[in-house]
Amino acid sequence: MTENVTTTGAGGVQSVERAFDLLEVIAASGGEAMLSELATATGLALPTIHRLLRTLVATGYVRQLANRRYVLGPGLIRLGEGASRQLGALARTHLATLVQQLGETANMAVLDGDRVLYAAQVPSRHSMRMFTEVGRRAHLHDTGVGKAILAQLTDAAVRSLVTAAGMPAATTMSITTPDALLQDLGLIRSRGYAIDDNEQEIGVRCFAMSVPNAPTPTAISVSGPVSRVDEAFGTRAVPLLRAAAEAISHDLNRAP
Amino acid sequence: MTENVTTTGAGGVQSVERAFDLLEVIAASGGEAMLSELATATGLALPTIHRLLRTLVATGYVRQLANRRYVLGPGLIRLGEGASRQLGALARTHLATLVQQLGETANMAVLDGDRVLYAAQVPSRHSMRMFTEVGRRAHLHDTGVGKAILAQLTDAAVRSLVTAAGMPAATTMSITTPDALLQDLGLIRSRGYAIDDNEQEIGVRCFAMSVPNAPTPTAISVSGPVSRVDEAFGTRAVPLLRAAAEAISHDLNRAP
DNA sequence: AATAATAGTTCCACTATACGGAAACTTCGC
DNA sequence: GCGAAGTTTCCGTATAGTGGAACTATTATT
Repeated sequence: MTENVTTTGAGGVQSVERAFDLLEVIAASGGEAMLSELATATGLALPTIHRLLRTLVATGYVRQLANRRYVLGPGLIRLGEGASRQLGALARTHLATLVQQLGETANMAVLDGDRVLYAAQVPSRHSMRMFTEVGRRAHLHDTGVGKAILAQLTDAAVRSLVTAAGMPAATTMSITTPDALLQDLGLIRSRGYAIDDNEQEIGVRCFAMSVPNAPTPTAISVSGPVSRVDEAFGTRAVPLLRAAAEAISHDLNRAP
Repeated sequence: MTENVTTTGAGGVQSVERAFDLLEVIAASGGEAMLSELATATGLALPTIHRLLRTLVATGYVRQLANRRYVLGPGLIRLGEGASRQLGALARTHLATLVQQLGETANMAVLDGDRVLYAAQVPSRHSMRMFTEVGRRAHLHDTGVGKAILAQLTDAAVRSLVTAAGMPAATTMSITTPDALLQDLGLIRSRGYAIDDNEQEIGVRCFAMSVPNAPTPTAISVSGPVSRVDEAFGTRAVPLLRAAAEAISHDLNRAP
């Protein structure tokens, strides 16, 4: 058998790769980009970009403004929601196991710009329900999942994200400065999990852990009232969280 | 010269169109599809589909399960969120004008499968806040924006959507049967706007109107407590809603 | 207001690129 | 374990996409 020496493409369809590159560049440019910007960013010839964008505009995945600027189109919303639902479905079984084992609500969230987006949740049986809902966004600095995700990034990236999003104090326990946050992230990195201790909402505590090797930075958590979610709970929860995170990671990366 | 039988549209990049067709088919199949299903749905040859999907898998927009089944990948979440944010940014100025004119919270939502997805919101100054948040999904049959969107569709499409989603009664005022819903939609079509009168939440009333010529079915609304949002409010609100909907429509199809 | 400069779009010949028939391979049902 | 259905690789072919050059629209400059 000959070894596959093909470099980047490896049998990939060139125009499709390029079309998605363009979408990613537009998304990275704050959702709006000019043709020439795209040319310098991708290194492609202008007519090539123009033709690809024309196709995307015709299919509704890109809109063109009167400025001639290009922005991400509404067609992507549908696909994104579908993908989000899909990711949630994958995680749900594992989250349900956590709920069964621990009796508290389990969540999964992904990094979405400078926020976390809740992609899946399995509520506990307890009548004290969480307000978090799938599709909702929250701050990175005051949530367990947010801090677990940030702990995977470099300090520079963390500073950039939290300055973009701001660090409002949801409660008196919230971390409100980048330096204090980075210190907590160091602790999170060393012990392998994050704690949100009344930081997002008084009376709620949360243990969170990142999902390794996820295509998009992802984390899971279990949360509940401080009366039930205490130190002893954490001792039980952390190994189970780790197992769930690894199971989700495994499912995400299942190879053919 | 062979006759050009393909009506793919002028100047579109074939492989890109096909790649997105595949994504749409996967999304329509509940987010999970087999290669052969995609072949019958699109009419493409198996190796062609396989090559396109391989590209999408390599770039993270599609995942392949151990089943060999293909599902929408997490890469689409980022793009979808970007597109959603973009749409929201466009609408926000117009919604802010509505809030300034009427003093109540203004929303914009798009059709997302069998639900509405809130894409933008400008809250009112009143301390009585709405629970709706950007990114949240709601039912079609019991929200003003949902009914405004449904009123644009055919009766058959409406029945299909509400049977897919179900019609749970959020309040005692909620519409719970397709026939009653279609009757209300007839009223909405004739007068040009929708009213949610305590249907989603007791004490909340809402005036909503569809955004014409939107690439994805879209509607805007103003909502608030019944004490303030009464008949007199509606008289003032409807022309302003219409102006805002037309302004958004104009922006969507032309300028920034 | 006129002109220059820059950005965007159309055209077209070339060939690299993606296509799909056929065959090898893998998984699933029995 | 065998047959069938589904999936992936291979490879010759021609179609479909590419990008240089020319042209048009838009914005900046004088």
